[in-house]
Amino acid sequence: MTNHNIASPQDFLKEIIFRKVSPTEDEWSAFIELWKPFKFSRNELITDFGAIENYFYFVNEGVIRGYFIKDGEDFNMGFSYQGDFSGVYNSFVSRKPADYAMDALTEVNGLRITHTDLMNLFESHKVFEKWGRLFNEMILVGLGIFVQSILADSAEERFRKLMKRSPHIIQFIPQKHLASYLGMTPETFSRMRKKWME
Amino acid sequence: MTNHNIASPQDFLKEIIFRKVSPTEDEWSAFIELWKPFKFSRNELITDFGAIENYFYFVNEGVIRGYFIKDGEDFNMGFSYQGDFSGVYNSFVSRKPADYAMDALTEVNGLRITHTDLMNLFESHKVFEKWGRLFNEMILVGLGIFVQSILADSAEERFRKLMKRSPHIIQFIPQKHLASYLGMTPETFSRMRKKWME
DNA sequence: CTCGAAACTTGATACAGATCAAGAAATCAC
DNA sequence: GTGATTTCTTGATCTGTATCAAGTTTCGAG
Repeated sequence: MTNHNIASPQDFLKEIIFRKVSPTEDEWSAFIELWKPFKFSRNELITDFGAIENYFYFVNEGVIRGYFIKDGEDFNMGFSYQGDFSGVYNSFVSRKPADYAMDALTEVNGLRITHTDLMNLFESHKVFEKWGRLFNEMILVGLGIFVQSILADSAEERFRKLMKRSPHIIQFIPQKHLASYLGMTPETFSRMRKKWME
Repeated sequence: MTNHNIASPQDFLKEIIFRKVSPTEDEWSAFIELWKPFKFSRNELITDFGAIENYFYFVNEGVIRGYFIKDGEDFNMGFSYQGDFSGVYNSFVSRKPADYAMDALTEVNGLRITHTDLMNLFESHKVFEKWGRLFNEMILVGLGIFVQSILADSAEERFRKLMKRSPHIIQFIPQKHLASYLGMTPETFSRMRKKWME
């Protein structure tokens, strides 16, 4: 696993933001001072169902899981790793109670900003408003691919695509969570894994 | 069906945009002059697979279908009606070849703007950049609900939710398309419809 | 380190929804 | 309007994946 904590979380965030937009030094200062460090321990609940998400997260180290529960069963929406943004984003933007929750799969740390601060930043600096739009577009493109796969691919195809895209993921995310993410049971996942490794 | 063509498409678009942001009259003029009328006839292909989507559409009248094809089978991603925006949006924003296509389910007309013009508008007017961000957020929230339903709901639940949300939809969208949108076969859709109406 | 809990594997069985088929109804192009 | 084409319905059968069950391995808290 790449070790990003040689640089500070702030520098890491800067690198990620500058991939999309180019704020001036002053703009950057105004931006970065509003992001505060956070830390959660393994299995800790970060945002619960029904809460209104007040933070937008940047993951420096660790893994966050987004999920919802239906009839007692977990459904994973996705995972956030080093260098990803995270949060119960639809609640964050709509200011409505969260219909999914978020917890820490490992110890996780990074930076986060409140909704108020981010909105103020958007109002006062066009460059960040633009970044917000571009970020949303990136998420939309990813979700679109996910939807196509869920609609059209068999369980086996979804499994194979995941293995091709991120073969290492199986090392640090429990299989039951990956199974849920792919829309299959842990048993089915296990059987496919066996078949795959032969 | 509500008859929106009493007002001009331009006024209709204005109403929709002003729900989210409040441009000045000058800003509005700069905006609206870049939107050009379009018209497609029933069953006409609007954007094909592999093309780079060059337009962002506003539907004044009619219905547009977004879909992709896998192993010869159609999968509908969604429909755009009066007052909706449309287009192969992930291709439009990413400038990569479209992985889904769009056609007209009925005669359809409205306004559209080119990618270049919209990007220039975003650059020159913060208010529209903001609108772009808010629009993306709205789409994200909707996609999130769709994903949750596909992952966790049975075919019957998805059917019932659609009937509750838009009971009239069955009047003007062929059942095979609705079936595909819900991720089931037309046969299954037909059986559920029968059960539902009893 | 260790032991108890959680995660994973593997086999047997069940079932929702797909597929196949063929007739009935609706709709569109002319 | 009307015939051809497409869509819809209904029944019979099939199948991928879920469910249930029971043993095995892994992991992490203390």
